[in-house]
Amino acid sequence: MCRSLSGAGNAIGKDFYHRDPAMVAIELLGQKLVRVYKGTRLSGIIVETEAYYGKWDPASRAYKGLKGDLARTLYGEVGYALVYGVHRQWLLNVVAHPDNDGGAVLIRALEPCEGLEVMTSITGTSNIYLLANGPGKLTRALMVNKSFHKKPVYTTEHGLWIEEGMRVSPSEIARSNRVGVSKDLPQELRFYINGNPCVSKRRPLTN
DNA sequence: CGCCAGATTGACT
DNA sequence: GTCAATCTGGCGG
Repeated sequence: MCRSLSGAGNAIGKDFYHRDPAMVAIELLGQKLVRVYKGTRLSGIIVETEAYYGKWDPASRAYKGLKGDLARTLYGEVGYALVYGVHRQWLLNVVAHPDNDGGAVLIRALEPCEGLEVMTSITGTSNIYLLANGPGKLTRALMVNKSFHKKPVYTTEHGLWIEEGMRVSPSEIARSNRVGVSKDLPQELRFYINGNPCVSKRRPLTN
């Protein structure tokens, strides 16, 4: 489960995020999110993502205008972390879009990989299936907070990055509508690894 | 500066 | 299924 491909240890380059967010969301599945916390590698395989677009997406923070830091960040540098607080949780996104639009990919769930003991002590849960199976839960498990906002994840220098993880074949990828969004688009923009036990369980009505 | 909706979670009826 | 907890950004006053 925690097998790494050759080339692991290096962050995925910036150009990876310079594309349609939905495409980035799909290809992020199977990659590894790494956080160095007090000298220890905490990591997990990304098993669930969602794509958000720019001002034409009613669920986007950039909907109707680019006022505010979040909206501007969505249209800013790709490969930057976008950390957003909701309901007392931190949500981790990575800015991803082509040249002429804004967008980001929300990391919704991880399969814990390295640093299980530390993550267990942080969260109080030793059940790896419950450790990071939700957008607010993974940020807690990896100690990700607002301090990572607008920090690039294509270098290892800030202690949070995404590197090559494991291969996921297209047949393992399933999709649905986004979760928890009041105004969704007709298209299905949530992607997950079908059958993986670490995919978030609760809200999704469509599966 | 106060108000409120929101990309959530976990505990309880 | 329902609900409260209690945080941040955006907006109106």
